[in-house]
Order: sequence, then C-alpha cells, then structure tokens
Amino acid sequence: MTPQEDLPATGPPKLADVAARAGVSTATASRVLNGGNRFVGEPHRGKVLAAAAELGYTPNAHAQAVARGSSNVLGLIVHDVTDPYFAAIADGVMQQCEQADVVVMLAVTRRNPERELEYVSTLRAQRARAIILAGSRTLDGDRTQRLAGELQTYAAAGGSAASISQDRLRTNTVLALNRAGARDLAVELHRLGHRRFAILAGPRDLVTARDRYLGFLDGLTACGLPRDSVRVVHSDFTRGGGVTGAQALLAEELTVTCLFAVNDVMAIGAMAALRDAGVLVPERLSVAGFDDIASLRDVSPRLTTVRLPLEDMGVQAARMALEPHRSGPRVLKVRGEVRLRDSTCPPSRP
Amino acid sequence: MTPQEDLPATGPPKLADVAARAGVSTATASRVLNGGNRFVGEPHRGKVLAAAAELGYTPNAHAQAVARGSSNVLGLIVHDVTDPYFAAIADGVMQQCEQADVVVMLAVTRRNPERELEYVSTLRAQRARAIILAGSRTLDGDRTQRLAGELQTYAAAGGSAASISQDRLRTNTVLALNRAGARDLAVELHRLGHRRFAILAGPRDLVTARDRYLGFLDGLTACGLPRDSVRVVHSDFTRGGGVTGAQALLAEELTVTCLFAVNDVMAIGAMAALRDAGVLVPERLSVAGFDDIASLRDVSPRLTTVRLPLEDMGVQAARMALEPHRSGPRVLKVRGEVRLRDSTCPPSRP
DNA sequence: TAGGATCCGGCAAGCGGTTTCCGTCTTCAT
DNA sequence: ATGAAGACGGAAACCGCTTGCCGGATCCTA
Repeated sequence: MTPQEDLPATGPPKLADVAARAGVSTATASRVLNGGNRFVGEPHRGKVLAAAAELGYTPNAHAQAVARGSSNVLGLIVHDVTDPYFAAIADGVMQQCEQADVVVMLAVTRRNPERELEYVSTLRAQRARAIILAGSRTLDGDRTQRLAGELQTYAAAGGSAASISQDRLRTNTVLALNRAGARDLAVELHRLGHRRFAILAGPRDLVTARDRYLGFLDGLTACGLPRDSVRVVHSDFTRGGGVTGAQALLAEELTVTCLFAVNDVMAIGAMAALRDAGVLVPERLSVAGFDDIASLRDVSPRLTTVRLPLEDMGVQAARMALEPHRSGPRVLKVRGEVRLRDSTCPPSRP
Repeated sequence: MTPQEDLPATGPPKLADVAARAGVSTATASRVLNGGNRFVGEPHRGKVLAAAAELGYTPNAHAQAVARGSSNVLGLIVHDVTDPYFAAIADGVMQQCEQADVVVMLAVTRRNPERELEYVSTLRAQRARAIILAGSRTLDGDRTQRLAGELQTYAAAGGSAASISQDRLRTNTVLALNRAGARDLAVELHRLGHRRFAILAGPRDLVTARDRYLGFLDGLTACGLPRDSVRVVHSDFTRGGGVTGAQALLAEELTVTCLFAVNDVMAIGAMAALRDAGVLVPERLSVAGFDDIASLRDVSPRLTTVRLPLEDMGVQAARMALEPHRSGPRVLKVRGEVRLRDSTCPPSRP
C-alpha cells in the first residue's frame, strides 16, 4: 500500500523498475505482466507480481501500442452528446466496446463538418483500432469525398471504420431507412384523415433531414396529395430549430392540421413553441417526429414518431467496426417503425 | 491525393518514409512536422511538407507520447451518458478540452464503483494527462480510500485529477453544495404552505443523494417540522427509481402534499408514475427535483428544482485538471439556486 | 549414459518518434 | 583576413515495452 518508495519521484514506475526489484530481466517481467503466450516459472512469476504490486506499476499503454503495433482504442465521433439521439447511440457503442475490452475516445463536432475531418485525423494519429462516425452526412459532395478519402487511407493502413446514417462513405454502415420510415408515417397520418401538412424539414444540406422530408412527401403523393400543397420550413436540426420553425409557421395563417418534424428534438421544440402560442396539440394541430428518443417518455402529449433502435444501432456499428476484417464494406439496413401516439389525432376541421 | 504509392501496403507511412522521400534525416523531418522550437531552412522544409502530404503522413500519437513522455488525452469517467446530468457535464468538459487541444476518453461505469476503479487504472495506463471523475461518491469508505489512493499515485506520477461532486478524494473538486441547496428548497416549499412531505431519497449509500436528503430535512426542521413527520422512500438514483419510489408511496394512504425527489430524473419518473395513477401534479401533490437538467424544459408541468450550472461545472473541472500544477488540491464550491416552477403550488388541503 | 527435445530466462533488436549533442557552414565584427 | 557566434542538419541515444532468438538447464527416451 505504500507505492513508489525508492523511486526518486521520477514519474510512474516502469517495467524496468519492476524487473530490477524482482531481480529478473525486463523480458521476463513483461511476459508475466502482459505477455500472454509464454509461461514463466513460479519463483520468478511471484516475485514479479509482488514487485509490480508494491510499486503500483501500470504498463504504459502508449509504449505497448507502439511496441505491439496496435492499440485498443476506438474513436467515436458524434455531433452532440447532449442530444439524446447521440447519447443513445454512444451508449450502445460503449456497451459493445466494454465487452471487447476496448476503450473509446469520444469526439464532439458540434455539427461542424470541418471538425469531423479534423477528428478523423486525430483518431488516425491515435492509431485507433476503429472509428465510428455517427451523424448524418451533408450534401456537400466535396467534403464527403474528402472524408471518404481519409477513411480509405485509414482503412488501407489497417483501421476499420463504420458509420451510422448514410452509406456514402464507402465503409461499413448502419443505414437507417429514413425515407421509407417517413413514407410510412405519412401514410398513417393521411389515413388518420389529415390532408393539409407542414414539414419542419431541417437543414437543406443534411442528408438525413432531406431523406425524411422527401420520404414524407413520397408518402403524401402516394396518397394522392399534390406535392405543392405541403408547407415546408427549413431550420436547424435541433430543438432550437424546432422552435424557430414552428414560430415561422405560426407567423402566417395556419391552415394545416398536421406537422411533421424530421426528428424528435425538433418536434419537441415545435411543441414548446406551439404551447407558448396557445395552439393545442393534437386538437388543433397534430405533431409527429422521428427517432423515438428516450426522453420522449416524459413529454406530453406523447409524441407520435418513427422508432429507430438507436442503442442497438450503436451496438451493431461497434460490432461491425471491431469484427475481424471482411472483404467489402457491409451495410446493415434498419427500418423504422411508426408509433402512433397522443400527439396526433384525426383533424377536427376536415 | 494518391496516398502511399511506393509503400508495399505496410501500414501507415512513418516519419522515416517521409524523411527518405524528402531526402533528409528523420530529425529534420520531425522538426518541421512536429517539433516546435527549432527552425528548419526553406529548401528542406518545403520538401518535407510536400513528402508528408504526398504520403498522407500522420504522426503516430502513441510513439509521440512515449518519446515526449506525455500525452494529450484527458480521461472522463461518468456513470451514464444517457443521463442528461452527465451529458451536460461531459459537454462542458469537452468544450474546455477542445480549446486546450486535448482529446477526451470517455468511460462509462454504469454506476458500478468497481468499474470506476478499473477505469482509473486504464486511464493511468494511457498516461492520461488528467482524469475527471463525475458522479457521486458512495459511503463505502474502503472503496473511496482505494480510489483516493489510485488518484494519489496517479498524481504523484505527474497526473492531475479533478472530481465533480464530493471532496472526498483529496483532489481538485467542483463541489456542489447539495445540502445547502436542498435546505433552501425545503424552506421555500414550507413557505408555500406545505407541512407534510415525502422524500424520494435515492440510494442510502450515495453521498449526493444523502446530502440532499439530509439537507432537505435540515430545512424542514429549521422550519419547525418534526423530523419523523417526513415520509422517506429509498430507491435508485434513476428515472426508474423515481417510478418505483412513487409507486411505493402510492401503495399506502397518501397524506403528504409535497414530494421531493433528490434529483430531476427521479422526479420525472415519479411524475410519470403519478400521472399513470391519476394523481394531479401540482394540485393534489407538489413535486420538486434537483439539478435542473436541460430536458426539464419539455416536461410538464414544469418542474420546480434546484439549479446547478452543470455544463459550467464540467468546464471548471476540466480547467482545474488541465491547469498547471498548483500546490494543494483546490475546491470550487457551487451553490444551487432554487427555481420554483409549475410542479409546485400551495397545498389544497392544508 | 548419451543425445535430443523441452523449458525457461535473458539479450538485444526493434516499434515510431523526439531531442541532445556535435559538426559544418555562414555571417559579421574586428 | 580571422576568430567568434549563430544557424542549421544529422547521428545517435533515448522513451517504455514486446518479442525473436539463443543458450543453459532439465527432462525424457532409448
């Protein structure tokens, strides 16, 4: 219990210190403490273990990484940890990593694509065993190409990657079928009797937002509604975006009966704005979101949405990324399920 | 844009490759690419940069860490990322780290104290530049001592740590004045007219829970209420704990007019249970929480709570941990502010 | 009892960088 | 012209750990 007693305060004890104290070579010490394959005879073995304990020795993971030529770090890049969507995914990823005895480095881009690129580079520098990118791609083809390129060289160098969202990066992907999910939702909402819709479509250049938006439109046109009868508002992909989007809608004469926000946090923001404006949900206006984030449990009215198994998507992505190398990139498609809840009902004035 | 063309696919390019291609020594290459202090003449400098770009060179952070004897990784240990409390703290920490050009490794304990210990060890192995522990200590003195010990040796080896919660680890701490905050809240609630209280006190051995619980009791007794007039229920420190705690309360004859849950997520769980049971909040029962997590914005009725500047606490902890070494551990106290909102009102049946 | 197989430690050569120290070449004042 | 002072590049010694290879001891078999 009394660590480093004879070290002259010169940083943490090293393997050599342990070896010296145990009266063996560093090779032997290394073998008993970390090396897996070879056995070491009992007299030595015990001494090394004792010495290590007395010194409070912890191997230098960096040194091990360089000596072994591999590390057990997985990099996870998300846009925003405080967003329950990413929190759920991160949770799944970390669960899987814990099982695989891998530690995760978390990077937060704050929705800045440039920073995403930077972080990939940083993680490459860490020689991360795998990199997972959660979060939608943008329509910026140039940047996507650069990112795909980074990932390609990373893969060429033995790393393995996975992305959660779109399969535009030529790498393993957990692909959410956003378009199909949104289409299903539109059909259900139409079946409920709605004919006049507004969409909080999120940013124009965010692929996830766009897919959901277009999918919803698909659904409506499939039901025979004219495409231009739908009121579309673009705003941020965040709660704040939901608020401002709803406010924009409220500023004009409100003739729609149903509002679709392309993700739950936007829907939540919208509902807050509607509440402030005294618009009743769902009586006056039905609202639906997308994702089914956990915090939905506690918003009222309970939000109609399309459920995505977020945590599991994180698990799957981690599994793909950690799995021994396969030939080509794999794509795992996950389909959302419509969950009709209290925030939607048949329109009052048909 | 055509990476590694002449390497025989032998992993990522190394400094030596760059140096060779540029026709200089590795020393020179190192100096232009990473070394900060010495200048390199233009002819060489340009060639090295070009070679590095052509090869797609990224320095091996592990090798750098071992050579330099230091790394730029900060370890952050939280109980649960999906809990908005920790998400907010993590967000603050990461903001600060980004500024300091430090990457963060996130570890999640799932509220298992043993795992906390493990992770400290792992982070020690990573030679993390700093370690931040967010999350309450337990009453388990033995374990706390072991943890403090780990941190001590870590500090002795040049690391610096910070904790967010209690100052029981003999290290830098952002200390939430839980007891005082809870006391203030109790006084306000008493002032509102409440005389019969129930407390969802969380786990018995969690210091944060205990402090808030005792503080609340302090406040009530200061107002002249007998300590044993208060109904106390112990359950998990989570939303689920709030649900079960409230259910336990509902199972008996409910005579209290006000319910205090020692954190917001528990309060939210409790409100859900109450809603399911048809108990109106606040008309029939006032409910209050603690923390003021961000997701409170969207629960209704809006929850009365004690506001803690979570994100800022994360920032401060990171700042402390990253700041050049000072003599002793610092303790930064932060006091919560009572926020009276819609979930509490004067009792109907006094 | 010889001879090979088997074990088990240690030596030392890396892993991919950084940095000290030294030598050469300028530059500039005297 | 000459010596001192810089400036700048390279050789090589690390950083802390792993691991291939070697050799001495022990064990087994014939």
